[in-house]
Amino acid sequence: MTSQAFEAHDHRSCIAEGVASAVQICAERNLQLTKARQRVLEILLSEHRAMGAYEILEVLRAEGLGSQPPVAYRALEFLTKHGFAHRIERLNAFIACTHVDNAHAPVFLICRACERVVEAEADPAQGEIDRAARQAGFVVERAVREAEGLCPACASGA
Amino acid sequence: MTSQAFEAHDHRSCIAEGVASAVQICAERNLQLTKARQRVLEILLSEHRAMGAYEILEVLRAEGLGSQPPVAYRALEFLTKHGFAHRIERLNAFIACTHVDNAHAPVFLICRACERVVEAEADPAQGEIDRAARQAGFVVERAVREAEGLCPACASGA
DNA sequence: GGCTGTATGATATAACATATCAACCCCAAT
DNA sequence: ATTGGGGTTGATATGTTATATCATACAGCC
Ligand SMILES: [Zn+2]
Ligand SMILES: [Zn+2]
Ligand SMILES: [Zn+2]
Ligand SMILES: [Zn+2]
Repeated sequence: MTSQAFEAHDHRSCIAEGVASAVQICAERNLQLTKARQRVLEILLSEHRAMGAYEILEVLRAEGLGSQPPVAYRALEFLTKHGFAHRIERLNAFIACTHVDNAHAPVFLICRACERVVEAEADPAQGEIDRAARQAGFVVERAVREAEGLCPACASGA
Repeated sequence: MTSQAFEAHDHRSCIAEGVASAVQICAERNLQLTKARQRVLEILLSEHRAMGAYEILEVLRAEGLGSQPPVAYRALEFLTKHGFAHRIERLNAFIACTHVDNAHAPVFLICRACERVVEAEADPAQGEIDRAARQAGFVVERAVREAEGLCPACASGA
């Protein structure tokens, strides 16, 4: 699972590994990966694209796992709180994390044409956000790093 | 108008200069800074904090400048499109630009305690977002750089 | 049994944003 | 002076995202 999901890859292993790693981490940390939570993670893992809470909710509803907004939002809160998913602020939507183990300073690259979203890793210490914060004496608790544009394939007209 | 609005300053000049500079630029570029547009800019300039469209709309409504959501959103679209205001994605809200003339790669520092928002300038070429994009062959059209945390005053318990 | 903490269910509402069509106004070309 | 286009505004409706609140279920513990 590299950061380059813009490229072709064995996507079934993305899902399998993502779920397996969440199962293991939850066991280690005594977190309850309940049915709905796991299913939402699978739904997110199924596409390299950000999904809205209501889009996820539709799937849950079809499967009898819940039909009201809080069902989706609660699962998403759990997943984002524990690092299994991220919120994409630009899209008001969510995506599965593809760097579950590592320390996290993700940069999201959002293709406006094919909607794919890739999570890359940044070194925050070398970043423009931390630099600006340091200079202002600002204590960063959370940073949003998102770029919208065209992925290599869409940019080249492929 | 430095980037350090976390510090005390003559705030009346923030408003006066912000409006004056917008008036001038609109004249130069043949943009129509209509009554509603200018008033929304003034409203945004009146606080170093991001305001939601509906919060702005309340003010417009009280002043008889319009009462329906599109009124606020249209003015905000004009202001953001031409660089007089920015959208803060993290907050789904808007703030007046404090660097109107310069080239723009703003970093926003959002204090979760006092709600103040400061716009700092980044050098995108030295940034983590551009670096990640270059590495992935991604063409950036728009970047979101926002940090949430505590401003110097709130961090020190002042 | 009763207590506690966590997770779910269920209802309602808040908050944010856009689509659409009609009306108006300015200005310029015929 | 009329006509037509572009940009702006008015007005209504609707779509989308998110949270508040209260009730219920269930498991682990004493
Ligand atoms: Zn994949
Ligand atoms: Zn991640
Ligand atoms: Zn000021
Ligand atoms: Zn503060």
